Amino acid sequence: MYKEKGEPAIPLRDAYQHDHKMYVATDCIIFGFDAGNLKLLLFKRRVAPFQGDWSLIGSFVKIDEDVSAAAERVLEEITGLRDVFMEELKTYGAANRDPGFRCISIGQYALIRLNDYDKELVEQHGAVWHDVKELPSLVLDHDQMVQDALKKLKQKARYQPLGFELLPEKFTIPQLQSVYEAIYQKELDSRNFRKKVFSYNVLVKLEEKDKSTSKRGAFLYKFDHNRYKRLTERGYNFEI
Amino acid sequence: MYKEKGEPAIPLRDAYQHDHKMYVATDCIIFGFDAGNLKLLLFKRRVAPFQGDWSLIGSFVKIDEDVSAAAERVLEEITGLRDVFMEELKTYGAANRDPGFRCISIGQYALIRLNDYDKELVEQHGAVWHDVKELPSLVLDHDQMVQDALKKLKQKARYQPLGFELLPEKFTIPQLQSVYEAIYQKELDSRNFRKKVFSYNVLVKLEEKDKSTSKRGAFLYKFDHNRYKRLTERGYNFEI
DNA sequence: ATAATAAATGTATTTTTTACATTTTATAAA
DNA sequence: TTTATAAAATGTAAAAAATACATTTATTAT
Repeated sequence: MYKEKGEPAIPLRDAYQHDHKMYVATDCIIFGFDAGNLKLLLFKRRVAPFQGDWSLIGSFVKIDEDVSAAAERVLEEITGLRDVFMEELKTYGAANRDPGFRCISIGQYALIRLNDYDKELVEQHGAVWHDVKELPSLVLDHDQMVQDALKKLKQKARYQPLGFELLPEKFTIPQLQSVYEAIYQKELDSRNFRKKVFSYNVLVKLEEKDKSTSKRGAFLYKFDHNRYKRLTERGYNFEI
Repeated sequence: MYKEKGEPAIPLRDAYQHDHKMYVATDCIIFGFDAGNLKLLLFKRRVAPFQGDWSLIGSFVKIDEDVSAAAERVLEEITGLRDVFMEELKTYGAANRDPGFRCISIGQYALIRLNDYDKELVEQHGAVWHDVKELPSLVLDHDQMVQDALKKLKQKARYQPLGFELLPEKFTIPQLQSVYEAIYQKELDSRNFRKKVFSYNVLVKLEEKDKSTSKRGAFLYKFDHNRYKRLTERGYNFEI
């Protein structure tokens, strides 16, 4: 990257034509939530190598494509969804991680609402939702990616309102609690949970009730993004 | 990444020879601490393009080299140091981030002890320590990398004992407080600070004193990595 | 009318965080 | 030897946050 003192400067491009180019891929760790459980969208590979094995959904990054755009493209191709929560997890850069050829992968995790996605599209691509507690083993280092993503989700959910990304726009407090219980893998006290979520004043109570799980029904709420924004701007931090 | 249902599987390698290969670089955001201030090691480029401009220190990742190994190599070449704290920051993957050719970079931030490094080596490479409050502007997206690294350091230092990585093995409590004040950019109350750091029982008090900053002198302490390990294993989390 | 069931709610206790001022120790100067 | 100096070291009370815990309410089906 540098030349010894005194040597004349040479164009960087010439200095580095030692064929260091490699493939750059992105793999998406796509989470959903259903019936009290975190779900992961997996893909049964239809191409060799590893044909028939379970894998995350990914793609090479095109030569003129932003890495983040590649991830968004993959997600849209499979689920039909745009503008969902997606964030970089980590780079998987071991020289020998892919036996075929040198390829690094940038893992990105996404949180989607299980009622929104395009079911036909998902099926067409051989993708299947799996409960995160009962995952098959995956190709390459994808198991590691999933473990890392679960850990990150657990950490990050504490300080950022990620739980809402996994629920429909309208949701009940018991549903919300259930999401956090799935993420933290831990039961929460409903009285303390309510106290906490309400304390930030970022939920809007609706008139409607969801009666699918009880005779009494539970009130529906919406997450108010503006109030949340104001909260963080005032230096407060949401913590759940 | 997939084939339509029913089409025969074809080897992935053939499917993807559309020249998607690109350069992968790694850039190191190297922090140090001196006289109450966070410092950043910058490098005056001796090669075109951007000759003479300030830059982070980086390198291409070699075709048979782990990404993390590339970062360690760069750090050692410039500072002579191995086994220092270094962690991935984030991938910089915009298609047009480098005007010369397609190149993504994986930013990695390192924390080093300012008395340990090899001063001659650093000087040889045209690297200079800068106060983070008075940084020149940097090439490409390196300014963004530094801002991101500072933010991450601030967040991460709360829950992981990173402050110690910036101090010599033996340090005083006022020094430690000063490190955290630099990271958080905020003054801390010395009584509450002591109470907190001592509460975790991860510091070992030595007999020696450091008399460089006062007549009375301040006792030196060591960070006890074993005790810290036990603490985290018991599920407690260090928070400062 | 009654039984059944999940939803909704409040309080007391403990723990953690914050705010705040004085004493101690060693050295250098008088 | 006394005294002045200056950073290091220390404790306590008040406020805020987290935890533990049990009963009542609303609705539907019988």
